Amino acid sequence: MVSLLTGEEDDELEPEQPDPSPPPTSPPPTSPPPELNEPQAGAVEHSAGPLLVFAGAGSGKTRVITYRIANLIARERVAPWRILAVTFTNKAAGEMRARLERLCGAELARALWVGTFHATCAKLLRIHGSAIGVQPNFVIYDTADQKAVVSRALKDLGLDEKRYPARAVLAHIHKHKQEGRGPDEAASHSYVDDVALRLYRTYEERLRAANAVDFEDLILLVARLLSDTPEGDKIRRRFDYVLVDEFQDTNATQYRFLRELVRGHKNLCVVGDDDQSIYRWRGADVRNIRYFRRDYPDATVVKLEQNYRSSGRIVAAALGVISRSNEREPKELWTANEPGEFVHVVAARDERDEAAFVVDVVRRARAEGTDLREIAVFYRIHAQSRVLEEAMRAANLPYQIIGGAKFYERAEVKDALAYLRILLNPGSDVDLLRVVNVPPRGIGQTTVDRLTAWATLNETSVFEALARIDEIGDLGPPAKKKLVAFRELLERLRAESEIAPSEMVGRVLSETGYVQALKKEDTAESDARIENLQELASSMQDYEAEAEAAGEAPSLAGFLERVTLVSDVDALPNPDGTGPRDDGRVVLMTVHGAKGLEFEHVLLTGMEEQMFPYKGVDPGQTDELEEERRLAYVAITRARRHLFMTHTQMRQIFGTTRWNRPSRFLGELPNGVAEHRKTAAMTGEMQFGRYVDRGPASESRGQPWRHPQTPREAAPEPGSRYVDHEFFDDRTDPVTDMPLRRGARVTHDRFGDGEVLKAVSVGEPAVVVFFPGWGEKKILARFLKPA
DNA sequence: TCTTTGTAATTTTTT
DNA sequence: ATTACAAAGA
Repeated sequence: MVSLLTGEEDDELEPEQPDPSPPPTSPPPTSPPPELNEPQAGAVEHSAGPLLVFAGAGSGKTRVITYRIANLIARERVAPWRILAVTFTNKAAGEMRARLERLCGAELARALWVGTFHATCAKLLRIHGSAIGVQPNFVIYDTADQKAVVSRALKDLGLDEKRYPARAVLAHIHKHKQEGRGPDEAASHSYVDDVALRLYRTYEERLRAANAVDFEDLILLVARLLSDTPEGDKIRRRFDYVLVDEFQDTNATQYRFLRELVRGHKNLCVVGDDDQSIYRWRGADVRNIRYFRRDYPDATVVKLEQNYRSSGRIVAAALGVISRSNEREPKELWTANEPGEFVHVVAARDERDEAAFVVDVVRRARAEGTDLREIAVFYRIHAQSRVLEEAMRAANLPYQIIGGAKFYERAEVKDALAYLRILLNPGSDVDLLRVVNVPPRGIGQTTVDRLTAWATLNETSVFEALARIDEIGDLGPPAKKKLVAFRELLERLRAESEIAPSEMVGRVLSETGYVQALKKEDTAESDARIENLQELASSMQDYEAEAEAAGEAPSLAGFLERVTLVSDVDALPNPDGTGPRDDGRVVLMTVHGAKGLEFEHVLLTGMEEQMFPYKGVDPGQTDELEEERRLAYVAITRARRHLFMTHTQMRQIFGTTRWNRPSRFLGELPNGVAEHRKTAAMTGEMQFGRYVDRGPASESRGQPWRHPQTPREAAPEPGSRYVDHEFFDDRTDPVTDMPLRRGARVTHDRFGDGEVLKAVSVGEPAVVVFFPGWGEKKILARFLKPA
């Protein structure tokens, strides 16, 4: 491939391709593959030009993408290395590649570009970044690193960290970057804006100076390369076809990157589902789907509406929740699957009771022979996981928690990585400052402050300042001596940095005295830290083995990149059984973590107002409620056959007890879909086991359940968008257990006798009471007595 | 320089 | 309830 502009050869990195003559081997399916339905086949066989695929939950999205790629190779004769498939998670990328291997053979699949936005752009940026001043060995700063940069900028600009919290500043900066605005393009309407922009500018300068990029930069810088530099054409010429998964989760910058990338041929296929857009708070913009239609008015639009994953009742439950959403792309999800069993809605007394119920369900399922990895427990926020975890452990059930504190964010691991990154890129101040006194080597805050002040003043890196230490006036001889020793340590390590990455970790940890310091500490915690470091070393060996298997040379840079761009959802096995194998373990995770996964059994916990939808959703914040609703939709549609939704009467969270009513989403389940039960603790009956089956459960509203192929009928009538919570009054409302039903006569010390009108939720049981002569009053239940 | 004490904050987080 | 981070004391 010869660059049209410069006549140069494209340097790099097209992996061992055979010449672009017809691709070898041809396993891809023959004309409309029999196992595809009509819209699926349409999407698969679409050849050139923009394509928009609405893929409902469980509608065979991955299958469509992979078949489409196979089709492009086999029938359209597109060279595999000229196809780019972009996902959001490594796991999705891995799954896609695995499927493609089976479909097209390992050799062809290997040549494809399949990766996350970030990994793909990191790769492109390493190759082409020098055109905008990013050197190939750049490091990727994670959130903590970014925060450190902001903190230092605050200090240097003499700003009050209380008034401008680093976290908030960073959020501000990210918002700009996600929307593609540089510090000079962002508008300012106030002094505070000015300050924020000055910080943004400084932040950018610091990152560039350190040859570092943040997550946003990976995309943004490549987008700029594409639109503003001649190098952009080189990147563009790499790809003939671009496919994007989970398009509803792209942000403005990511969309810009895509648009620029396909500017010539417009062979852009985006697949998404506006109903599953759950990352708005992170900059994702569902409107990109609309923009896509605007930007590519001739785009072919395909809707995949048949759900193959879930039972009829589960699909109906999901529809009941999502159909109340505003601003949806019109579509009708349906299934031909069996109606299946009822969705179980279970009222528990408190979170421990709820956890006990979860354990009970897991035990039963296991007794029936269910593989534990087919069972998932979801919650809205991580804070809910602890009780569940304790219950699982007490019951001796193997489980795995996804998310939460991450391995690579542990202090000792970050320290080790910081050393490694300095070796690669000594200009990275954040890393250097992190470890300058770790383990303690007598370099105090004052010394560090003077050192960085000098570096800032002379517009150089801290590492450079160390090299020119004699020029620094205000450092005393003892301080200088210690700093020189540190510099020599780094130089010694750098001199050895040619050895294998995995050996490098050990070398760093011993020569810096890091492990020694931990051993000396000799506490349970320090032991755990040492173990974590050993795990780091072994993950490095894993990386080397994988890289070699993939035909790449393992490098420190490659490992560090992977560390920053990898999360632990990636470690889950795929629905089709590929991916990492694990002994059967129940998976515990947040609903966000569940997207893209599916399980035979799903337990959705904490279905209470304030918990899910999370927090006080004030009427003004309909956007947030909308997102919670989509989140609930995602959660429900993860289940194939068995879905439990639990809620509690009271729950301890963040140290306080809260009484919450059942989630409005429970009230939105269509008739005939769910059955409502209470745990034994709730009914007060002593039974063996907690999940008490007391004959025919109360089906909600008793009407016969309709076949899911007529989803329109399951949708609510206009005008009844939100089901009133009084639906639960005689069932599971916490207030019900007290003599405070609607209509009950009560007495109050000051207002006298009155009548209960309705229950309200204020953190503890409360009701609205009508007192003759006083009117309606909101009263805490504890201030009332039966009249 | 290290330890203690106090304070505030604690959604969600594919990268 | 827990924890992380910052400021003040030993």
